[in-house]
Parts: sequence; C-alpha cells; structure tokens
Amino acid sequence: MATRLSDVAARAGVSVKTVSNVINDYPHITAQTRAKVEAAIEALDYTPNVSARSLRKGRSDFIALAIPEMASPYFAELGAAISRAAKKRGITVLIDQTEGEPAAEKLVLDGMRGQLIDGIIFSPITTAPAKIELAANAKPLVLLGERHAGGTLDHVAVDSVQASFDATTHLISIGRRRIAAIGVGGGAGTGAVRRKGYRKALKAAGLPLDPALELAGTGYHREDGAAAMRELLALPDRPDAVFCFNDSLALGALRTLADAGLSVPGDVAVVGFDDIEDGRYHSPSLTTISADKEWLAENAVGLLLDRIAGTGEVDRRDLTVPYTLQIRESTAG
Amino acid sequence: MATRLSDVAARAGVSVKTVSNVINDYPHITAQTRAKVEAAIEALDYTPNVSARSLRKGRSDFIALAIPEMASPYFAELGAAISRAAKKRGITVLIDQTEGEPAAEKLVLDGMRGQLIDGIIFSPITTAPAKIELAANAKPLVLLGERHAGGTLDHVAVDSVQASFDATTHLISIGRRRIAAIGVGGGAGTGAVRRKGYRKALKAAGLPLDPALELAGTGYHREDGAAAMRELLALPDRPDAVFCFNDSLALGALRTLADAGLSVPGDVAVVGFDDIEDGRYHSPSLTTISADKEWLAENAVGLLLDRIAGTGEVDRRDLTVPYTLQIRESTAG
DNA sequence: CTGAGTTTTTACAACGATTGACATCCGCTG
DNA sequence: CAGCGGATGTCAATCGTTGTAAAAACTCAG
Repeated sequence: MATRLSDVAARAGVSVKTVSNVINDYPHITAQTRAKVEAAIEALDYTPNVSARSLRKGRSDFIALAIPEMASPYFAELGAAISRAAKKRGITVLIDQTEGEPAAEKLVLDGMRGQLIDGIIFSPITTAPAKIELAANAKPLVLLGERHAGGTLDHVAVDSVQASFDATTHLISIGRRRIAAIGVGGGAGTGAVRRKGYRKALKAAGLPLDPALELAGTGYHREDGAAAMRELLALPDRPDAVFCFNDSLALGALRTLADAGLSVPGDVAVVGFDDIEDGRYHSPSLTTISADKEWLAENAVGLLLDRIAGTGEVDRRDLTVPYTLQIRESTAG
Repeated sequence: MATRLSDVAARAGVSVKTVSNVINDYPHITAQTRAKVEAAIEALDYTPNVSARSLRKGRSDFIALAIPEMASPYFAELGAAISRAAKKRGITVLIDQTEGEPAAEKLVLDGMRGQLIDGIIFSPITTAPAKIELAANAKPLVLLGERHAGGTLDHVAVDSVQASFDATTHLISIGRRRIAAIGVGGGAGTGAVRRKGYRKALKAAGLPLDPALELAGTGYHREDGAAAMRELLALPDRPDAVFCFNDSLALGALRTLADAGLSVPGDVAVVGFDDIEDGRYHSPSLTTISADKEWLAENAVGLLLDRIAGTGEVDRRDLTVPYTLQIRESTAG
C-alpha cells in the first residue's frame, strides 16, 4: 500500500541512494537520471514517509501554533494567515488550542508532541514569561503578543501602547471627553499594556482619569463586551465613547448600545482593536486598530524558521507589526 | 537533549522493552517494576518520540481535518469542536486549509502528509464525490457536509433539505410571501441541496417560485451576501424575506439592509444557517438553523477512529446531526 | 528438591529514510 | 595511458520504538 523509496528506485532502475539524492537535491546528478527518478516518483505517487524522515533527520517541517482558541475570530484569522505563510515554505502548522489553561500551555512547552515539532509560535495567556524562557531551551520559540520585559525570546507584536494611544486620541479628536476602556487587565498582558496607552492619551489631552470608566471583565468575547457596556450605561454619568481592547469586546458593546436604543457614534463612539472581518461588516462598521496580519504571519514564521535552521548564534529579534487606525462608522457617523 | 527510552531504562535498571511495556500498558508487569519505571520516566521527564513510534506502529494518533478555510466563522467553530473532541481521545488534529482549491484538496487526499495521518475528516468543496471515493482506499475518511448520493463513505451531516424546508416554512408562517434565497448553487453541493428544501417549502405553501429571487453569488462570505442583497433590493418588486444558505451570507445581507435603511424584520425578514456566534450577538440577532456542532464533532471523530481501529468490515454509516431552528430578532421583531 | 507451568523480562529484528565511507565506472585531459 | 573528477552504486549504521519469540525467574505440586 505505501510506496517506499526502494519501490521508486526499482522502477527508475537506480539505487535507493540515488533517489534519495534526487529528493534531497544532492548536486551531482545528471539531468537524465533526475528525470527518470522524477518520472518514477510521479508514476508511483510516492510521498516520503514523514515519520521515518523526521526520525532520521531530526527535522519534521512541522511547527506548532499555540493559541488560546481557534474559534475566536482574531485567532482564527491569525491561524489562517500563519498556516498560509508556513505552507508557502513547505511547512505544516499544527494548531494547538490551549484554552488559556495553564496545564495546556505547559504541555505545549514541554517536549510537546514528542519531538515531532521543529518549533513553536506561542501566543500565551496564562504562562508567566519566566516559565516560557525556561521551556524555550528545548525548542525554538517565537512569542506573539504583548512584549515581555527583559525577555530573551524572539518576539513579534504590535506596539500596543502606541496603538492604544492613537485609538484613544482619535476619540478625543472627535470631541469625546468621557472615554471608557473595556478589557483592562493587570499584570503585563494585553489588558495592562493597552490601558497604558489609553491612560497616556487621556493625560496628554489633559482629561481626568475616572476609575469607574475602566472595566475589566472576565474575557475578551462579545458577551464580556456586552456585559461591560451594560455596566457603563448604568453609571450616573455615562461615557460618550468607549475604547475596547479588542474587536469582539467592541461588537458586544455595540450590541448593548443597540439594545439600549443609543446611537453610535451619536451618543457613544466605539473603537476596537484587531480589525476582524466581523467589524468591517457590522452596522455600524467598527473603527479599529488594524495590524497587518499577513506581515505578522510572514515574519513570525520567518523568524522561527531562521531560528530552527540557524546555529543559535543569532541575536534575539523583536519585530513590531505595522498598523493603521481604520476609521469607520462607529466613530465617524 | 532528547531523553530516549534507553535513558529511562538505564536509570530504572531494566531493559528498554520493559519500559516500553510499561508505557503501553502491557499486562504482565510487577507493581514494583512499574513503579521503578514510572519514577524514572518522571525524573527524566521523558516523552515518547512520536516519529519513531509512528514509524514502528504505523499509527500516529494524528488525524487531519480538511476544511476550505479556517478563518471563516463556521469552520473555525467546527475546527475548534473537532480539535476538542479529538484531544479528549488523545488524538491530535492537523488542520488543512484547502481554500477550495482542487489542487489542495487533491493533496489532502493523496498519501497526504506522508503516512503521518491516520485518517481524514474532509469537508470538500471542489472535489467530485467519485474522486473522493477513490482516494479513500488509502486512508480512513469521514465526509462532512452535503450527502453524496450513492457514496460508500462514512458521512456526517445535517439534513439540509429538511432544515432548509423548516427555515423557509418559518418565514412563510410569519406571513412572508416573496421569499428570496441567497447562496443557491448547482451540482450536488450545499447550494443545491438547500435550494431543494427552499423550493419544497414554497411549493408546499402554494407560493410561486420566482427565479429572480434565487441568487447564486460567488462564495459564502459576508461580501457575497451583501452583494446579493443589493441585487435583490434593485428588483422592481423586492422580497419581504430572505433565506440565506449560511450565516455569513445573512450577516452580509443584514448589512446591506441596514445601509438601505430598511427595517429587519419589519421590511425584510432574514434567516441564516449554521448558528455562528456572530449571528447571536448581531443586532438584530439572527434567526438561523442551529446544528449541534459538538455532536457533529464527537461523532465525526468517533466514526473516524472506529474506522481506523476497525478491521474494515463495518458497514458504511451515515449520521444525521440534530438541529433546531433558533428564532431570533431577524424574524421575530 | 525437581520439573512443569506460569509469569515477568529481555534480546533482536524490524519500520523507512538518510548519510558516510568507499568502490566503481565513465569520459576527458595532458 | 595515467590520472582526474563526475556520477552512481554498495554496504552498513542510525534515528527511537515496538512486535515476536525466547530466556529467565518465579510458583507450586509431588
């Protein structure tokens, strides 16, 4: 059933070694031999046995992408982009849903998948930076998402502070004064970094910081955004704008606003972060920070492959994804 | 760097094979030996090498899920569900984006991934049923999506005809008379099957079938739905309801309706198909056919694993996913 | 204390591809 | 014609794990 290298060799009338040479682009091969071999490969529909090759070579051309959940739009789009970027280079991506569980993240980091994986692109939620550093000794690893101070790992991310600053400043520039933030979090994660940019923008504009306007929430889903928005509407003095730390939150918030019969951006302007497809087609369409996902994917994969191929001498690299503020209906009526 | 079976054996003071036996739950092992070995495994942090195991056993505990694109919400949710279902059984899912390209689909079907994969769950777009049948000789394969007449493969799908009938009938029951359909297609795919249910419902209600109300469109994305809706609105006699063959189309249509200043469901009622998350949080929320994705995932994985484990004697099975019609704001103002 | 019967453990050979050291065989050049 | 470089072939070893079959260790009856 499975065709082996030796089958190909037999059909082409050459030795196994020669076939292997052809496949691995060994330099000294006549065009004629190569043609014969390739014809045989074609005819027999031969595919090298990945297990055997990987066992022998110590490389599988598989990489893992560890994300919290693939059903959430941002990660789905990211996963798709990374898959594509990898496929272009002959690499297969294995997607791992950690669901934000520490156990799952740990599993990914430890010898994960029994040495099958050549490297990992990791978008962590729970795992502490220190732990990640540790695990990275085993496999090449590229980190996505917020920058971890003092890290030694390759890293690709948007400048979230600056982007959040821009988003908030945009709201200020259209005349808003009571600007809320949804998705605020502690530690060094997304929620903290984006808050930093948000606060900076308020300060720069001389606006007061009202703690009641900084909403945490349990997650980054629509329902969390919807719930947070309800809280905001219940305030005695409700905000005239909201900066949501991702688009899903923003879409949830928009839903609550619609239910409340408030107009967007008339009564409340809304800005998101990520530029997921849903936001573009939503009514009103969502103003958001749009990072170049293709760029991100290309570079994350590139970085990882360099690291896999490399001798380990290369310095740590830290790439910043270009972004733009997409102004749409939710702030520009 | 990589700890091997032999390292564990050395540390535990037993033979390599004994360690292997412990790992594979071979029956005859003293509790004492087992404990020793397990301690060593623990101490050395050993993980079996997947490649070697797969090479030897001919099984990898990897399966592939081939879908058109993982960034589209339905498939993202499906992928997540299947991943989860597989993980529960100790299986890893490799997701393959075919992007609807025949070449990619073919690649998936042929010896794909060099024998690494134990089986495939396939949600085809372009590949003709006959071709799939052919390829299935190589690897166990479970088909998702519309039923292919006379197939011999295991198959899991919603009864699309019945579901479409229900969706359309619902629109009729709320008093609509000019009901359009978006996403109509030829052949035996989704677009054709759902149209069948749609037409059946019209006929059952004694409503005329107006070809101008059956819109094809290039794809199943929001933009396609939006474009189709624009066409419908340009008609001299516009419809008072639309049945979209998936939720993305429906969300696109809703966008167009909002832009046109029409009320939903007041002027036009809208029904979708798939029950993706976006639809639930959209404003108005989307009435849709909700198939049980967890059920689908569990059963697709179960079927495939049976087939992989089995002797091949089992009869072909054809499962129908339970669904409900979720009535929401887009039809019930 | 022996031999049969049973349990527990081990030695060895695969699985398929790759690689390295060498041995050939070819046509050419000097 | 010696000698050289290019192109293939031979052979064996290796990657880490597991199936087969047989050896070793134990149990118990007699």
